[in-house]
Amino acid sequence: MEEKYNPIEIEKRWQKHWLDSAADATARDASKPKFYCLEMFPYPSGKIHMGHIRNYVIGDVITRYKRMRGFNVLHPMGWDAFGLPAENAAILNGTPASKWTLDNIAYMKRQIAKIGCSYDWERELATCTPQYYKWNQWFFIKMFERGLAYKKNSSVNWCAQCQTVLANEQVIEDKCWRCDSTVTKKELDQWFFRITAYAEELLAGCDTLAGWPEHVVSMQKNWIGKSTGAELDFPIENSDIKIRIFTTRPDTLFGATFVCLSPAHPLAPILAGDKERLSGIRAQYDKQDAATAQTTLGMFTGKYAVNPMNGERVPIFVAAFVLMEYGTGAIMSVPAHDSRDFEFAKAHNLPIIQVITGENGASEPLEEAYEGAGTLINSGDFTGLHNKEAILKINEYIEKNGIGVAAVKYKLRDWGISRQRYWGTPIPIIYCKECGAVPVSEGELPVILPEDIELKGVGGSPLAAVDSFVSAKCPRCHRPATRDTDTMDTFVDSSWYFVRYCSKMTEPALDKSNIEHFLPVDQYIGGVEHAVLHLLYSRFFTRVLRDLNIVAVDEPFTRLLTQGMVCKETWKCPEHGWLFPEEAQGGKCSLCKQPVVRGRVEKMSKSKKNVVTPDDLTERYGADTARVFSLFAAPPEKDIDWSDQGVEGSYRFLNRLWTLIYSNIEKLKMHKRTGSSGGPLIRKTHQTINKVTQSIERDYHFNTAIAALMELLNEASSFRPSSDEDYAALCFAVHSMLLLLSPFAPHVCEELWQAIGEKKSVFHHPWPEWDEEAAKEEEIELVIQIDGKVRAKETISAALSDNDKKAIALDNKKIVELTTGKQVKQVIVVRGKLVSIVLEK
RNA sequence: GCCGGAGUGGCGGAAUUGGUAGACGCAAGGGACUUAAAAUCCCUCGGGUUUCGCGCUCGUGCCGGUUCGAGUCCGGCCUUCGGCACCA
Repeated sequence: MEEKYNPIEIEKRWQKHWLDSAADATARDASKPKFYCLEMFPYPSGKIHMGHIRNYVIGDVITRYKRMRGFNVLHPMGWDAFGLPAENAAILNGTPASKWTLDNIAYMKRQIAKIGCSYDWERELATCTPQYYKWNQWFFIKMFERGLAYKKNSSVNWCAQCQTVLANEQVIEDKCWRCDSTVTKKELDQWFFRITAYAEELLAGCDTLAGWPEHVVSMQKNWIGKSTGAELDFPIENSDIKIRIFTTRPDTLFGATFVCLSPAHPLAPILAGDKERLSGIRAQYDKQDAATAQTTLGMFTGKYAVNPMNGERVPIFVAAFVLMEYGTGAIMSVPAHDSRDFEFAKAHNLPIIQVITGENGASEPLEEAYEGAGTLINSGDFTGLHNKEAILKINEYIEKNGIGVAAVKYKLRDWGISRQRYWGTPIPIIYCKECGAVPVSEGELPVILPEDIELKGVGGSPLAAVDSFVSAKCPRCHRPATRDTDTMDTFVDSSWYFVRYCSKMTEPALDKSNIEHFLPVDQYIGGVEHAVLHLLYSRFFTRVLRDLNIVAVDEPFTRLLTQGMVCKETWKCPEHGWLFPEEAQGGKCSLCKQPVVRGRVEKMSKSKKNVVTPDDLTERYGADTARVFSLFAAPPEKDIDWSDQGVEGSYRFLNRLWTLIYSNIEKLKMHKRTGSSGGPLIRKTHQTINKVTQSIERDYHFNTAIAALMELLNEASSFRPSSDEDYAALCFAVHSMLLLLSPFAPHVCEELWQAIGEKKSVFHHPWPEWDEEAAKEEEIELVIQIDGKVRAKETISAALSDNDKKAIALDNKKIVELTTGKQVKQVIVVRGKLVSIVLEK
């Protein structure tokens, strides 16, 4: 054994050994319970940063721990390899997107390998390979056949400069994130997945997600956004046409004093008198988003409708705040009980009739809309009812009289998946003049994405310019036809990759028995930024796959850990934008010498130039130190501001462990590890086994687990063994420590495990057990309180009864002093370690 | 605006059900070793007070409450970070 801890040498050696022996490949083992541990796979952007490291190290600790606990753990890794950056690199410097991506994957794989994560590389996948995306296309066709994939014209974010649709998150303050030109709305034919068909099930499923953080579940519910209410018809005066509205408040029907149509409502141009004004409003409506919303913009159409409840004549307005995409695109306005309607009514001088009154019962002219509960007034036969009850009664009434029906609406929209982009999965549809949109036949899959094309970055779907791709034969009538030239949203790729991992790359992609064996994912770990989109899409896909008889579960992820973001300060130059820290030294931009602005502390990202890679850290201290440090810094769910202040502490810890073992190596090799009884070090060891195990099991608070191991090392280091018994105790402590630390610092533990004479891998040894009895303290420090304040402490035997402890407390010199002349009202013993004396006041 | 989370030493953070607030680590200061430095080891380390011996006292964002006892429970605020945001 070397005297000095040399992490670089050790880590290189063990990483090679683990890889060569395929130590981390997962063979299905029916004799063990399975455990599927998954970290969200990365986009191969070029370099791994500390945010990735944190994610993967958490997953690796759980994996190694579960293996030692006897589980058959599946722990795969792969690449979310389609997406815009590859395409942009191709446009910018002509590197083919595939080469750029594969180079990045190779580089990042080396970086990941250096942190010693135990991945089963036999299952590595990259979503940009035809073997993988073939199945995206296959699922698309299955969904098309079932009406779950359909094409419709819809309004999308459009960048005229780049000639493409942008996702919502790619629109930054109304501008294109890439070229900074203003984004507009555009009607476009797009493919959609009918996720709304599963809205109710996805919502109900939220209640089964007990292993998810509550805030993520609530974000999902929020996103699905169910509201129950009623749809009603407001007949238009002197016409056969009716306006169908949706409301969640049928109890306020008697207060509806006008009706509003969305500017995009088909009836708007028919009813509106002033067409010019209408098209002005429509233009505003198309442009606006939440930030620029004009709440009172609207116009009177000149027409009236009839409130079906009371026969009152109500004016019909067009209002910019009414969205065509939600509900029926038309609303009844109850200004007394809806703040938006109230504002609109004030601006347009419309009547406000209060129909619900709160506790005070007064019905003075309202200063603002009253949106609370209360009793109905001015409501015909329903006057006097509580509004909760009135909702039911009025629903009953409208259904009986054919005025309307109870209805449920969701905020969730169908998932638009068409992208006018190159680097993605081609949509397997062929357009035939005779047969229309026809899916590619299954035998022809995959539709290969051509790789040898030149990208110019302008002009819509790049594939449209590739004649050899576009021209095809209609699968049905075999006449010349054309392919769909859009590609799929990359979220499709990540919606089922966890299914693919269940089988090795050499096995069939959707092997049913493998899938049934490994799904669901027992522990999923990733950033909270995916709380809605990726996780919702995956839950949707899982249900679709279930209905296709491919998977047997409803929910893909049993437990979810959303690890906190790793943040870092940013620097910005007024002229050159984001700067690397070294470009901002001395407070001046190194390019133009202007003063730089210290930006917000933000999540590490390549575009903000605030990324810290693990390379410096691992080269200097080794992967084990980097792992321990990143886990010790904070509990995993917390955001951290990156700083390597303190990394020395983790390094010192591993060095001290090394030194302890080095300086006792001969004795450690000789002694058997027994540790059921006797001595403070044995006791401390049992306590530590307990603490580390609990910290992992309870809530993955690895920081406290590591703290406990540091305590044990402190005690073991200051222990001065002299007898054989002492060495046996030390031996037990060291063995336990290495086992407990091995998931966190795998290389050094494996090395030291061999050094003390163990033949098998530390990871093949079962996780240590603690003995409740051996962990018990013989002596305790009894805390004595008077009226809740600590007044004395006394070291006593832990074995004494509560009554004895009371007696000792009351007999304590200081307590006697303080209680003399006072009446003791009550004496309480808490958990055997604290006596509280309550005095008469 | 609505829905979540968070607020504890100079810093990162501990404190499982209400029961010794500040574990563990970083930084800082002092000391030992060394020709010197690094590394290592030892000591101190929330504020105030003190006769420096214990002790007393204040202290977990702010105000109040419940309790023998509150970082933890309840009510009301403040700050901050996320998410959603014309959803009828």
